[in-house]
Amino acid sequence: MARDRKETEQRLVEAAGRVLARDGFKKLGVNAIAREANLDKVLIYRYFDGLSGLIDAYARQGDFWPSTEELLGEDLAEFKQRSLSDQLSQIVDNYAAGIRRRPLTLQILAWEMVERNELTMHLEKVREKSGAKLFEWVWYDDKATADSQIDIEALMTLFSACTNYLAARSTSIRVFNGIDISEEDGWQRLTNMMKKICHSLL
Amino acid sequence: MARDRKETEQRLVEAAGRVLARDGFKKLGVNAIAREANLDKVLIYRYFDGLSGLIDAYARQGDFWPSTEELLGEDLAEFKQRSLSDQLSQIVDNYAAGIRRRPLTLQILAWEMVERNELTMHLEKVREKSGAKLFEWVWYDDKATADSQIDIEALMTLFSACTNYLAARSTSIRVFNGIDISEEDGWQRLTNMMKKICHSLL
DNA sequence: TTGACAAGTCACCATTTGGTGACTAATTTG
DNA sequence: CAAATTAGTCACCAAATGGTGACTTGTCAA
Repeated sequence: MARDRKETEQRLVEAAGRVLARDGFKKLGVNAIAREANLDKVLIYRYFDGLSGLIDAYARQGDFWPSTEELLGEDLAEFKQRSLSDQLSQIVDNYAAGIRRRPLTLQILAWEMVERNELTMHLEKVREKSGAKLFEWVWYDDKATADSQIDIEALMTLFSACTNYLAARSTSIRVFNGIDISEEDGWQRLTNMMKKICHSLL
Repeated sequence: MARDRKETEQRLVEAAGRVLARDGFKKLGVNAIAREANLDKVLIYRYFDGLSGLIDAYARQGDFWPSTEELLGEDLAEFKQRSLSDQLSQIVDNYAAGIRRRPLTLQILAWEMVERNELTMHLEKVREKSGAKLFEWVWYDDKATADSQIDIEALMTLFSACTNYLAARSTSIRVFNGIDISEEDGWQRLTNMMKKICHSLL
């Protein structure tokens, strides 16, 4: 192999991602990453000043969260035309699909339950920004929101908490509370319920 | 100290509980427990055949989940008189309060996200039984349930998933999605929202 | 009181972890 | 071409982990 620092760094970062996705964060250590990358762990210290630095570099280049377009759909102008409950319904659907298709995000969501580190803090920030952006697109524009006595923030917290939890848990169990969260139908029941709530409440 | 197997076993079990509550499951190992109990770790192997056995013994004697009375209230006869939405509202309130006041349960809920073991499997079973019992008390008796096109199972899954997630997360972060889950008011907003949903849906 | 068994102590093992210093070999720069 | 810099290898360290064998000491029954 050629001696190329950039490439080596990249290989380490990618190896970290693979270990995380495959074995979960419990096994994510310098030894495991170096082994996975077929490189010496000393390079992790030299190039990234340790595991934290590597994880930090990884966080910067990963795609861990559904983008605004992913949540709202391509046609933003059209989205704005819809009713509030339709908007929220769409977000609910896309959000669940968006995080479920990201195995690494599910790992990090589980990780968050246990400790804070570069990756989980990165995800926290991304999530915060994403939330704020959504806020701009949706409820600020809708006059009905202010009037309706509905605590939209609480509602969306309810939905996202439930989705995060069940999506993360679905990596290790199939059934929760009688619902098969490993299959599409189970999720259909859940997202349908959320959409029903949106329409019944707003 | 007197030589008393029963007492020693008890001391080990309690030490395990203290380590779990204080340091979380990441630090729950034979060494840490023995240290905490001021006993030799070999006793864990002799009396419990290892960590799994100890944890199993611990699971058997712990109070990890709100009882039916805790969820439905003292007066079961009176409970049955209420409307379905009132019943669910009450359960929602008591459930959140019930798990939030159990620090060990919050640790186990976090643990569940990461791996299955005696404790998490025990909790799974307890939860399952509790769910079935509730089911008997509530919806089976209510004729409206069958008629209403509402997927009650999905609704309760939504609520419990959200509650589990935020309660467990509140051990390490204060604010989620703009809501202060470390304080009573934040939880008020959430449970109010859930109750509002119950009443609007049923 | 003496013997047997159980309770508890202690020293040790292999393995894994994060982390470092010293080396060799390749590449760039003058 | 030579010197200096940098990439990568290797051998090691201390600490902590789970786990075991052999020992001593207390307790209880015959």
